[in-house]
Amino acid sequence: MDSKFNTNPLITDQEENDYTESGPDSPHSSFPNDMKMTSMSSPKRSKRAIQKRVISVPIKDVEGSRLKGETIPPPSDSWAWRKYGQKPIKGSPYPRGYYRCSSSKGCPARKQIERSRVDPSMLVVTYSCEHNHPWPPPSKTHHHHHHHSNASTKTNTVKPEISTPPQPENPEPEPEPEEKFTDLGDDSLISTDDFSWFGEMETTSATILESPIFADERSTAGTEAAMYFPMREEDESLFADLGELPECSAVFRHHRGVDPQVQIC
DNA sequence: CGAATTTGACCAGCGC
DNA sequence: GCGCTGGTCAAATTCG
Repeated sequence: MDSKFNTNPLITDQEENDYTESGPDSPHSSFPNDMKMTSMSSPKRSKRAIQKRVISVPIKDVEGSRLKGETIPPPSDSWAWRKYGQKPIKGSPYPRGYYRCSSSKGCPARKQIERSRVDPSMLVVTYSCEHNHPWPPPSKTHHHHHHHSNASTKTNTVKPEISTPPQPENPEPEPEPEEKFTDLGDDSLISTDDFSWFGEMETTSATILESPIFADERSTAGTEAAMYFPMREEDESLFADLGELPECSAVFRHHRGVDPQVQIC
């Protein structure tokens, strides 16, 4: 199916100085003082900016729900993600799955997937990555998914709503991330700046919401719902801008002079 | 056998 | 000062 190019996922780039994020409690990446990770053990890097992108994807688009019924596989973005944790979020009947980029060993990219609070049929995927980090080429998909038995063997009571390996199927013909063009836009007119990889992901219909989740739970629901509506229109508006070249985003990977060979996150 | 996944526990930051 | 939530890691288990 060519529904991949049908729609272009809207992306809202959010640059955070630190991990600070808008939310009821501000999710900060807490690292064990043990230093297990020699990476960013520092309390907070003032230089590194964390980009956060929140995308809402109708589960409908995500095949698998019909098979698993409960387990919803995250949208396939050509990258490999390894689930490293899951926790229930207060105010949400559904847990949040934490995925880490397994395409590369040093990939700081993270992915959070949770079901929409107001629309259980909506998957909220949050991508987080540093501002200047080389992204590994889209994993060729090492998972050969073949529709396994839908029988929920383990499932019984509290089964994870979201827990499934990245979609192995690559609906898209692979945009060829390694081969970047000489230079389309030097300054990039779009936010594809560093998040060009986002363009790679071809979600049938994805709605990008701002991170602001607010503090009030019930209030959140109302606000969120409200955002969906207005956002819808905005999406179209934006589409008009770059909607003409949906795949363009994927091709827009321009090297800011950092690493022409690797993509920059 | 290897890899990926799962669950629990710990830690950190913020709020009150 | 304590409690809460969110986030991550570690280990164990399971699947392929």
